[in-house]
Amino acid sequence: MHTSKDRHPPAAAGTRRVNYRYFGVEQSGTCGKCGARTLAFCAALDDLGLERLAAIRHDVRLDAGDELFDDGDAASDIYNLVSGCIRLFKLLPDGRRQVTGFVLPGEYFGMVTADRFPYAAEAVTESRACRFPRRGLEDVADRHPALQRRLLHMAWDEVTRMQGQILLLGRKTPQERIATFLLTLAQRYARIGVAASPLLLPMNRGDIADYLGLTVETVSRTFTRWRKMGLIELPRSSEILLRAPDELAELADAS
Amino acid sequence: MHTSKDRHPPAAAGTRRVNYRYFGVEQSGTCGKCGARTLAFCAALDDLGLERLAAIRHDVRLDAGDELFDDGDAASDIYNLVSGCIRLFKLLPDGRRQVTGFVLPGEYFGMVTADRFPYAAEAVTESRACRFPRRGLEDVADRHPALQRRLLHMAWDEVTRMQGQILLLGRKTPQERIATFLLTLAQRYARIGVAASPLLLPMNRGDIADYLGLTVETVSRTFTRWRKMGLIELPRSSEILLRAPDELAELADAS
DNA sequence: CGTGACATTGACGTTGGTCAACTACCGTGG
DNA sequence: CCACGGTAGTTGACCAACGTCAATGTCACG
Repeated sequence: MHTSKDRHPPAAAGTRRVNYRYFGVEQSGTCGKCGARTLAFCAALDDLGLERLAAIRHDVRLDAGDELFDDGDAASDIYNLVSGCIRLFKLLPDGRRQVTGFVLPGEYFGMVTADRFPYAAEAVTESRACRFPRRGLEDVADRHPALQRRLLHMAWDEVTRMQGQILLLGRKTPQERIATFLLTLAQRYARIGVAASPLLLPMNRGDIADYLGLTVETVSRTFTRWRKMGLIELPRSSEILLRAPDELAELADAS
Repeated sequence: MHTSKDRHPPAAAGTRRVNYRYFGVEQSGTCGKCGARTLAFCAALDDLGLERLAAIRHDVRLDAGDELFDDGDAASDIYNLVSGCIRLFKLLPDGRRQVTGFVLPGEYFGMVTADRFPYAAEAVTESRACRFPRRGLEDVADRHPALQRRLLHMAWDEVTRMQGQILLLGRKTPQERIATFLLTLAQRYARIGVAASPLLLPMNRGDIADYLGLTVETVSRTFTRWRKMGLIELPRSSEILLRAPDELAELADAS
């Protein structure tokens, strides 16, 4: 039952045709010139702290489809996304997949207290990230309360975001879920300075469906319906124009 | 559609008939004798830190059904549950409800960076909690890295727990959800030293349904089916005997 | 062009939600 | 002690929404 069985190619499948010129700013090896720095946790640090952080930092470059880590891998590192998009997901034994989140530039992921990751991470698009040994990062954090506090606040924000997702999955209709998804994505883009119209969908229909607890067919049909109603336009499958965001907002919260 | 419309009595409704002798240890006004201290975030503190924390701490006592705070209330405080059980939930405009979590002794809640709570909190049973002004708590945390780190780790654990719930809501069948719920509850009880057999259900069917994204009817029918299959016993509606935890575990992860 | 992955569309059926009745339980008051 | 009332829980009948299965369309790249 449900969906998403046998739908997971051996990773590193087809690169998606999306233009990511403006998707997360480039990083040039040094933290000083990193475009994500005003967003990421490193923003909390002074020069000394930044230096300490840079000393333990590793550069990670990923192509679309690349696996960062798998469910069950040793959780020794924490990642900070600089550009691109990462999907985090869990699998059930029979192959059903739940995407628990999409990571956008400036967000960190991989934070767990256990010694193994309880989920997997893959690049949705070409991406760049900083990798920090958890131990080392925590040492720096212990010496820089501002960083520690920043990490804490970002974790709290993540909890808040996930509560919204739990409401969505537990009680919203397919329409409401999809509308919420589009509007939330647009908001997140706005926060990181990415143009929100046309709205770029780095992830494919399968990712969206597995994120929203639906099937690709339901996502597809809903888009088609809205296109026919004039609420949206779909110049390409990875690009959406929100023609009537207000009506979508009503659908998202609906009575 | 869905469920849980008009199902929310004006709060402080009927007290639930559950024996909570063993449910969370009593606190006697001073942190030194608090039974939750080895579990809660205060465990990370030395005597000086504990003193500083005690200085800003307020005692909260709640009867079953009492509201702690509502969605939209000013989020000036953070709570640490000492005994009892709290439900956190969000409502949609038409009354659909999603319980985002049940708080057990030793866990903290109310952590948000925004200035308003994005969810409500009510006591499921008679409960006791510590209330700390967020500002004050963060000041203490800045001076005690061990506390700060502890708060961070507890937040990370919460994120991990919520990812499991997201998988449950997005991809598990009703059977799987309910089995997962029972087993997870038993595990959490074990952690805090509460007897797991018979398994006490402080919350009613409506709470369970709203937590699992189901209806009361589905929860009820599933219990009945399992009872007839000999997997569980229901001496009273708030008490469950897990006769075949292994089979339940299979149902929980199912193929 | 040809190929393969992704997306869309259609037909169909099952599952779990809806609605409604009934039962069990417990506390209260006569 | 029993009758009553109210709430929570259970059970049954019904049905529509969304998932399943399958075919077709589209697009990008070689």
